[in-house]
Amino acid sequence: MYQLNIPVPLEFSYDRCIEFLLRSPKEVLHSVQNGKVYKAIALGDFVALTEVSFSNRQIQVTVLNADPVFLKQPVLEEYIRQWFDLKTNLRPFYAMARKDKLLGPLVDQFYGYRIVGQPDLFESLVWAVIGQQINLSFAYTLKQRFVETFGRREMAQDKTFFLFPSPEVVAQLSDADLLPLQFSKQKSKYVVEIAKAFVINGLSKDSIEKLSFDQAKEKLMSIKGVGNWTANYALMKTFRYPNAFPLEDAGVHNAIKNLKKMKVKPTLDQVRRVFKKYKGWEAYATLYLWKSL
DNA sequence: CGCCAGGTTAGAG
DNA sequence: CTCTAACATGGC
Repeated sequence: MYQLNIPVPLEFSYDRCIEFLLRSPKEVLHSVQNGKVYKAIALGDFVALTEVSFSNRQIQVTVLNADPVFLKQPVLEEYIRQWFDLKTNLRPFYAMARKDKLLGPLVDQFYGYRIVGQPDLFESLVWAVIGQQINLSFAYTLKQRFVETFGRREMAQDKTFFLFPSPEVVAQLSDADLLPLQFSKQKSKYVVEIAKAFVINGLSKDSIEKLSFDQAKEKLMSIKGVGNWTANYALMKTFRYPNAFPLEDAGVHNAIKNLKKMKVKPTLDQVRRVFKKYKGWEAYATLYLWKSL
């Protein structure tokens, strides 16, 4: 059994990240038991079935099914760092946020909470599209059906692990496959469109990673179904840009409305005005506003 | 029952 | 560039 220890920065709260991972009982891409996270992670051809825990300021990763010959340790380590966003130095953000009326109380209360991301770009885009314009609970229902129907299933230690469906599989799907899962025609079309962008047009995380922020956003938005909100969601959760900002996000709007005790939701211009103070840290400002809900 | 949900698109002004 | 209707269905 293969093990890996990854030290974390001072500004990191494992418990806050676990809270996030526990947010829906319908989550199928990981499970949490006794503070340990179980997740299948694709490393090229090898699927690592992992158990993630935390002690002595280190994230401990145990690969339950490892044949060390096949395990790509640096790739796994990089995945975990990206997943928990360990590379971002939060000190400048906290210094700014503490002085802010809206964020101040939030960063104190949830200190160390980081953006738990989605290192897989395809998953990130599809999940964002699934979540478009529906409530989160229903979004999880759709994701569960989608993953259980088209994703790969693995077993280890009596636990079931699911892998997110691959672009190759999804590119072959049609309305006949997705409408019965209660995807709208629009969602069905968008999801297949995204898969085709990977399979046919050669879209990849690596190719986007080489671009600038603006170029990356433009490239993502050239896919039908990926608008400003979805592109920024991926830039935040997959590419780790601290300045990614899903301006149209209903959650952000409601958080501002609640914290400022407004009677109605702010206009986009009012949201822009609030976020002007958070320049460079929009993604983390968004995270903490979400957390306030 | 009505309103809203972690939006996007196409079309009009 | 901004505004709007249409999309479509569950959650509360």
